[in-house]
Amino acid sequence: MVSYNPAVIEAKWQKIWEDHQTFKAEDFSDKPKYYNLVEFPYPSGAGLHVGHVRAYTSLEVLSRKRRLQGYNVLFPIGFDAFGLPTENYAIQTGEHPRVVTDRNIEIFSSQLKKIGYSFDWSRVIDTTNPEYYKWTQWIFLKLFENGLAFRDKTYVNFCNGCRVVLANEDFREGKCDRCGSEVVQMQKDVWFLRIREYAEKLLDGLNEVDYLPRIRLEQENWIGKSVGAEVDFKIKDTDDVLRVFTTRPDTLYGATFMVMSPEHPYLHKYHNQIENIHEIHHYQIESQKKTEFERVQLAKEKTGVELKGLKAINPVNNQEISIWVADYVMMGYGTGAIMAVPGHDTRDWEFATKFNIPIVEVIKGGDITKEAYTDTNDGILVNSELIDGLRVKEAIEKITDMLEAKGLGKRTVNYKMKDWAFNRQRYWGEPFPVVHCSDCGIVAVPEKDLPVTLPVVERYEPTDTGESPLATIEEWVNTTCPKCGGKAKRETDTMPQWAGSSWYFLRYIDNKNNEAFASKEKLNYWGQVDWYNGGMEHVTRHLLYSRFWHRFLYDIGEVPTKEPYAKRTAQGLILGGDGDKMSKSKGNVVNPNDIIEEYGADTLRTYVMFIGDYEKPVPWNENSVKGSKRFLDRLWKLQEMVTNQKGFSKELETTMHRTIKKVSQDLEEMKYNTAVAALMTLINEFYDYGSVTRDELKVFIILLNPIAPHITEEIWNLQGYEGMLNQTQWPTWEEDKTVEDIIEIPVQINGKVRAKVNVAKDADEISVKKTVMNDENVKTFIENKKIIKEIFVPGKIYNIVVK
RNA sequence: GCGGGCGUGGCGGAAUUGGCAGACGCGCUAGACUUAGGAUCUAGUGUCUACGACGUGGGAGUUCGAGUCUCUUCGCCCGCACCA
Repeated sequence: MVSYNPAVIEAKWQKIWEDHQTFKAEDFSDKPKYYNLVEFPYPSGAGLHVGHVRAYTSLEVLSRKRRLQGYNVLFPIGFDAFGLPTENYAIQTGEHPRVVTDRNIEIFSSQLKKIGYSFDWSRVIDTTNPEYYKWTQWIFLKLFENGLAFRDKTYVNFCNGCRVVLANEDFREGKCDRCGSEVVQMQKDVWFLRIREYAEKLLDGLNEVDYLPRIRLEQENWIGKSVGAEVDFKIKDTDDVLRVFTTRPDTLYGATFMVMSPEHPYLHKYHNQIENIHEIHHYQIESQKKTEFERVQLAKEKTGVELKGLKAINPVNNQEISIWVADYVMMGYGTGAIMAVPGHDTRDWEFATKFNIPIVEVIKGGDITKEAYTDTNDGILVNSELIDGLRVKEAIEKITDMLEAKGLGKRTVNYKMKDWAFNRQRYWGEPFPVVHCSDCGIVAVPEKDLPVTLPVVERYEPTDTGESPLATIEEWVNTTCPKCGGKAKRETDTMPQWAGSSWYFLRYIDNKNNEAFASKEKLNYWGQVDWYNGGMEHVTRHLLYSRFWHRFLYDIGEVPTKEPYAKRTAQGLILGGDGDKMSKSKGNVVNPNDIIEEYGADTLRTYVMFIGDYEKPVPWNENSVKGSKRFLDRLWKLQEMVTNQKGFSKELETTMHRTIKKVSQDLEEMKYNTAVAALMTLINEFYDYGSVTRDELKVFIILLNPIAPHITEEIWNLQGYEGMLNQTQWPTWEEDKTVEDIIEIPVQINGKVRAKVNVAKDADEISVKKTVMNDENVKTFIENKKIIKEIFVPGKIYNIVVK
């Protein structure tokens, strides 16, 4: 027999699949549909990583299994190709990002094909292709038309040395990664998307999808909903009120001062009344200078300044209280001001202690002279007049009713999630389909003029004014207003990397459509993504952003379902052999190409599935790769042991049924490691038994096919089974054949296994007891002792307690 | 600080969900075949003071029975982070 040569048979079958378009997903087939989605890669210059292999092989296995189960499977791939690494590379080399991207996509595609993935390559997409980003722009226009895109000021990271805007990933601890200069916050007018308006819908939607619990939780935490009330505090000697948000209106009687964030507009509005306005200005400047890093790192020590000349009135007891400015209050959350309750909030307590502000106890139970008492779920209110003696929950309701009745406040919901800053001052991204007209303002480019394509530029560096390099191309920037025909300028910012990936799964459904991002018919047929797998690093923002866009498209009638993904899972990281994260600088990166070259793609796939718990991080182990290769070698040699006996041999029947069941179920639960282990156990049994029947081998290679498709298809062919393996059917098991007729059960005496007895699998307690009591070991252990209790768990154990 | 997760042999990990701890693989030991072995095959491999006892980070508890449940403690990982 020829020996197992992965290089030859893998190339052979990959060509056959490609020539036959074996894995092409059919629109509108009679079979039930199944849409498996994996996160499309960013085609970096480094090429494919074993992490990609772990991420993709999982749904690859399930896609192949689904096809054998009779489904019409859509399993597509594409490239998320806009982004900084390519642009930075272009800046360094002068090579156009288009050229770099095309080359990288070429490399990635050939690597993915070498692994033998059953992607439908006819549906491949590239987010940087104008035919693709035409529709990214189109969706933006819809958001804009519906009032969900707006301009506002924000701070961008500006490097004083390079004179460019940096992404968050490009600097650390306030210093530019490239030149080491100080990075400052520069104010700029940019685009935002109103994702906050969708906060409630995005939370609700989580109820109708099947996400891993930790993924769902991260979504909920990111949205950060909190229910409370807005309360107005009168500012003494003015007609104004200072509005605050609180989740604990019940503690209102304990509010002994107020704090505004340094960015609060009242500081400017009342600069004439604030006696120490210079001191305040100084504080504002100081806190603005603090980078985000410092604001967090130096958070231990509270700072702040009292506003002299301004006082607030506590609305429930008319007490005059001081107002402070401090940077522990953020402008971006709530109203940018708080009522401070030092008795029951740790931060307020620290602040009050430092500045000698009165601390009042309003909830019984703690010792507020030592620390804030915050564990107040079941607390009883004190020092609170009308709500004294109530429990926290009741007090919140009563006082809020009261505030609402008097017009002093109202119930409110707040979200941590901020609106989505939707901009980059970079070249390699989607241009915004809008122009700025001096007469008409911001005007949308008409749909018929889409896409607004990226012009060719000479240099890719952002300009030293913080604008994208597009700003320097006069003939592109200067245009006419679609509304009035007058002079106008194009928007020169580009969209962030998240844009193209926020809807890509819809384009796979109909990737060549020029009339729509996808046709209604095809959207209705393919519907929701059934199963989406990817990295934990994308389960907050990417997942949330794409859910937002999709929900918006649903609301305007463009897609058939509210939620884009019915199910979402995530794989664990593959670490280097040293247990550290793989990185170029550590030199512990494993290139899948090397593994394929030495052992073959089937070994790579088998090992990556066998490596460990799919959801957990796991170190790469080259030696273990050999174990997977050995397993496939043993499968190959199994061909010399095939007999012509029909069906399963008597001795292996139970194991066969059990293995079919185990593999079928484990793959669905992403327990790939135990599925492979079950197949290894089975092959060991074949060897122990000394032969394998044609039917046993057939079942075995079908079960292994999704994981190792080349070798199994080859053996299928060599052994002369009918047709192609990928056209056959997934095997089924019979439940009552998964258990032997006679089973061995342990006998415990006082908690220790003292004997094992063979009984019929469905034997009742009386007959089992008889067998147990006749056992010699049991007899010696219960001799001269009194039996206190006997427990029998059918099929599991017989337990005797003696004294 | 808050939220979540995890701790099992030399290593990666199993354990029908409260019922024989360590499946499967790696590594290791011994042997066979061999000019050779980083190939293959066979046997062994949790620990110890070994016919027995101990053993799932430590300590307690519930139970006939605990890796699994409860409490407590230690350690590690991930996410968010002055969120009012």
